[in-house]
Amino acid sequence: MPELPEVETLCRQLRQVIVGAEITKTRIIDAKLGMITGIAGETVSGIRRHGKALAIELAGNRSLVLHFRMTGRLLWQHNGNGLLPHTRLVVSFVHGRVSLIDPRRFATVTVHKKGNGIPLGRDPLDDGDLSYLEEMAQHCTLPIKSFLMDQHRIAGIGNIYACEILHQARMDPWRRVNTLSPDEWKGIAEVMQKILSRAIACRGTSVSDWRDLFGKEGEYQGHLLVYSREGAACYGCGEEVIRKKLSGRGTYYCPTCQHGEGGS
DNA sequence: CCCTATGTTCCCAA
DNA sequence: CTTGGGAACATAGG
Repeated sequence: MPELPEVETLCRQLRQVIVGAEITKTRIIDAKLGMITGIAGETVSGIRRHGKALAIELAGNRSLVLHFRMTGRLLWQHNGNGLLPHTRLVVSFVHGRVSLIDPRRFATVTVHKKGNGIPLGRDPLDDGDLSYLEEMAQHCTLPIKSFLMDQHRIAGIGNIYACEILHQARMDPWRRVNTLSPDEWKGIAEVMQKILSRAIACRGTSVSDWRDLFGKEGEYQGHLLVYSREGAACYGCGEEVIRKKLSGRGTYYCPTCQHGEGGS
């Protein structure tokens, strides 16, 4: 479920609530997550995000790294009553608790030593210069959509935002990345930063069951131009928005506005 | 029963 | 080695 804007939303909200607080207890409800030991008594020193991964950093040299996959989310509760359905993990503090809720049980939690990160591509919000994308693409023949969603190249873009970025950049999702001009890369980079930052300002996209840390829906679903709009009229040209599979993922686009020699 | 789902990983083929 | 396709993971909803 969560892509970069949704994870960034959780990151910012967790900072308001648990940084500086001591973890009193951790409770694994789904054994599939594995054991988490020696965390109780630690103080949260910071919250960081890279791509779609969220790290709760501890005052020692360790961090709890969460990956939400398809349906994982976090919920902050002041009171510690019963568990909501699909709760897989609870991290308790004196003043409240954070629950990992995940119907499909694909989410992962791992304890990392400092400096032992998961190898990922650069995060598109780390700096303003995305020229590395064009360089990486020179000897690559992947379709642009697969390229943008490859977490080892750029970390954080998933299916919703890939569709939206390519639509606003007027780019055919099947276009091979080694055929893009410098101007086209410039357009992609600008649109990517614009869409991701606006989606963060909207606290993410609640097209299905995404909620922020406090249970509220995001608002970016009101700004989607193609995702989930199969059969509807393109806002740009009035033609029909199409959905086709690309690498197994539903790909929404306007064939009229998004041209190229990709053969969509 | 069918299909779909905001993600990642693994296996296999070309 | 690269890439692409499909299945798998587990569950809910249309």
